[in-house]
Amino acid sequence: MSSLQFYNSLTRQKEVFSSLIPGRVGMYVCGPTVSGESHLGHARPFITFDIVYRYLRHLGYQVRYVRNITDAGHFEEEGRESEDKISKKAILEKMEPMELVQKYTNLFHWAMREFNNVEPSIEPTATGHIVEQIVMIQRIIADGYAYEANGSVYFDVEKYHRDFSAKGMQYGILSGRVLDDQLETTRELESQEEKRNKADFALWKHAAPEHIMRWQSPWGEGFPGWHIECSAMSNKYLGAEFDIHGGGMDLQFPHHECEIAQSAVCNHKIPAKFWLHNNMITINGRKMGKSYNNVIKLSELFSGTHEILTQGYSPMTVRFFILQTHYRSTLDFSNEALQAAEKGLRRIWEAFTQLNKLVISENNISAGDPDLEQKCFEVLNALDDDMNDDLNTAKVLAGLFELVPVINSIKDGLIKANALTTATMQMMKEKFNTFLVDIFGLRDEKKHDDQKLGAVLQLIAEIRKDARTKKDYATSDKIRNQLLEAGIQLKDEKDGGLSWELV
RNA sequence: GGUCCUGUGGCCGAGUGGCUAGGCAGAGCUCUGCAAAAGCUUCUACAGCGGUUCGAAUCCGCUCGGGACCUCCA
Repeated sequence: MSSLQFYNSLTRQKEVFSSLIPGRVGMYVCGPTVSGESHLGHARPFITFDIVYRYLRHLGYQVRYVRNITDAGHFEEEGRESEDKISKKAILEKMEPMELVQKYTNLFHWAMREFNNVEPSIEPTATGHIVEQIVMIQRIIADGYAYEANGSVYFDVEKYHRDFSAKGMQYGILSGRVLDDQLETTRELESQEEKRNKADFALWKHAAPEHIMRWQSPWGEGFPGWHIECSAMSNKYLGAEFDIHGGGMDLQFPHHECEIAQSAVCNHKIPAKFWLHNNMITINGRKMGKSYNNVIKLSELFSGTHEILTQGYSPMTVRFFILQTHYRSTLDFSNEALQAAEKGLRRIWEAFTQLNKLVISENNISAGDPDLEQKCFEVLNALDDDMNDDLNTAKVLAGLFELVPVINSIKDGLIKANALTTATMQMMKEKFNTFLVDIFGLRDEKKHDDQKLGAVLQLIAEIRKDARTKKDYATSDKIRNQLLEAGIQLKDEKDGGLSWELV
C-alpha cells in the first residue's frame, strides 16, 4: 500500500507525510472569528481538516488537533478605523462583547455538530491567551524585530527578511511573494506613518478610548494583532515545531506568512512542517465573502431561507458535496450541484445500508464470477491509495460508487450470492464502513430507528399486502399515496417484501 | 500593475503521456398490477492555435476566458 502524501504549500509539492514524533501528530487549524455567523465558505476548512484528523487517527496516529476561536477580533480595516471588529458590532447590537462572542461561538459549535465534525483536542480562545501573546511580542521586540509606536507594536518585516533570508526563512517563503514588490504595491492607509515600512504588520494595537475590548500591556491598553494569536497558541500547545498547519488558501498571505515570521524570530524555526490549504467555495464563480455580498449563512443553507436557494440542504448533503471535490480545487456552489449531491448521497447511503444487511456466506473461497471478483478487489484496494494521494476523497467516492451496482444486484438476486468470495464481501463491508462512516464522517440523517413508527408501518405493510394479494389495488394505492403525502415512501421489493423511506 | 491558480461532455466534478473516472440530468430497455427503487445499454468532453512525441485532455509556447492573493477574509 502507498504511504500518505500531502501537498505542502511550503514546498509547493506533494511530500510523503511523516510525523516529527513517531505515532503522534500535532495539527493546528485556524478557527473562526466569532463576530458573526459562519457561512458556507467556512464549512470547507472545518470539514476538510476534520477528514484529515479522522484519517490520521484511522492510520493509528495519536493526534492533538488545536483549532482556535478568534474572539478578540482583529481589524476590519487596519489603520483606517482602527477598530476592533467584535466590539464594533457589540455596540450596534447593544450586547456585552463577550455575550456576542458566546452567541456566535455557540452557533459555530452547533454547525460543527450538524456537520458531524469531531471536536478538536483543544479549542483555545484568543482572549484566554493575552498573556502568552504579550510575552511573545516582548521577545520579538527584545530581539530587535519589532518596535513600538504610539502604544502600538509593529513587526519589522524588512529587517526580518534581511536577517532571516540567509537562514532560509525569508519573508515570502510560504506565499512566494517578493518583499520588494510588496513594498511598492501595498495600499496607502492612514495610520501607515506609525510603521517604518508599508509591509510591517501590527503585533499589538493601541486601543482608542471608545474600545470596549482592551487589555493592559507594557505599551498601554490595547489589543493583540491578528497574526500573533495563532503563533502564541500553536506554540503553547504544540511546541516550537509541529506537524501540520491548516487553513483556507486566503490565509496563506498575509496571515500564515506572518505567523512564520513571528515564530521564526522566537523559535528560529518554521513552526510547521506541512502547510495545508483548502481552496475556496465560489458562488457564480466568485469567492463567498462579505465584500462580495454573496454570503449564505449555514442556518440559511440548512433551512433554505436565502433568496438564491431553491431548497434547504442538509448538513450531510453539504458535507458530501464538499467531499466530491478535491480540497485544493475551487468548488462552485449551485442549486443544481447541491441537488445532485443530495441524490448521490442518498444512492450511496442506500447501497451501504443494503450492504450491511446482506448475509455473507461463510467459507466461499472460489468466486462464482472471477472477473467481477477481480474488478471489485481492484476497486477496493485502490481506495486507500487514492486517500493517501493528498486526500483524494472525490476519487474514493467514485470508487465506492462503482460498487453500488454490484451491491444492489446482489441484493436483488441479479448477481448470485456466491459470485464474490467471502473475503471480498467482507472487505467491501469493511471499506464502506471505514470510509463513509469513520473517515468521511457521514451519518444517517433520517430517523429510521423510531420503533413505534416501525411497528405501525409493519402493520400497514401487512394490510397492504393482503389488499394486493386480493388485487384490491385501489386500497393498496391509497395506502401508498397517502403515506407518500405524509413523507413516507413505500417500495415494493422483488421478493414480495416492502421497504420504506422517509422523504 | 505584481504573484499564482485555472478552463473537462446539459450541470458538478476526478484524472494520468497510450486504458470507459464518478455523481446528477436526458434517452431506450428489463423487472413491476401500477408506481418507486433497482439493473442493463446509451448520447453529449477535454477553450483555441501551434510545438515536442510513434502517441497528448495530460508536457511546452502563444491567444482568449475565469478566478485567488497583494486589504479583513475559510
